[in-house]
Amino acid sequence: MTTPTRRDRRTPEAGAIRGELAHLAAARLGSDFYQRGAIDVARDLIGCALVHGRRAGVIVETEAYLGPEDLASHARFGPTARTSVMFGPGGVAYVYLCYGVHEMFNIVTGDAGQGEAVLVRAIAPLVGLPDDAAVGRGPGKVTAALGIDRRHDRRDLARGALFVARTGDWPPSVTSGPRIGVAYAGAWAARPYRYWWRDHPAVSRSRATTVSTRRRR
DNA sequence: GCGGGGATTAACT
DNA sequence: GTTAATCCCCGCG
Repeated sequence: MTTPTRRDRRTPEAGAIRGELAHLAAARLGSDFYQRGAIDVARDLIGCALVHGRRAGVIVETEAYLGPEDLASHARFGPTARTSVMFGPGGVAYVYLCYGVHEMFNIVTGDAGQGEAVLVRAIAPLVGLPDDAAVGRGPGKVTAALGIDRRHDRRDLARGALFVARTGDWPPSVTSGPRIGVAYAGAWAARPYRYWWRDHPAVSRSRATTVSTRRRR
């Protein structure tokens, strides 16, 4: 997207976008929303808007990661230089680089010391994004579409340009199933901690039973 | 320091 | 179905 000129700001489209962004800013979620268990937060985030600056998408897919006992979670090693943010209070971003290529956006949840977080796996375009479900389909696509990267790690979602807001949208049905790409986690891989807006075209994978196809070595 | 591997994606065969 | 890309985390010595 190019920077709007002064003339563009006066078009009806630009006015509608500004109005939508103002509405989202007024509906920003506060810290209380995040200071609950990751499972509840992951489910309730479906249908909310993830906003960064002038771009926003409706969250349609998430995954909950529990504390150190969860063998699929980065918290499984306890607090480290990278993951200490997960052990702080809920409501801040945890952003890390995956496979040396993709930025992953997570929201820390719960109280300090718990180590829980929620990964945002897919968004549907809402403001400032091409009207194409593929732009936010997958966790690496979410951050690329919204311009989120590791500079946003540890950012407080209760203030600033990066936040989550309630919307008028409500998913007709939220479904759960096993998390994606965590086959290394043994029995924890089978737990139904992935949540998605059922039948939504922006969800990264549609089948409830899909598990990683990564080959064993 | 070293070595193994990963909460992915796109482009192959 | 398979594989490369690409960086840095983490455990261990």
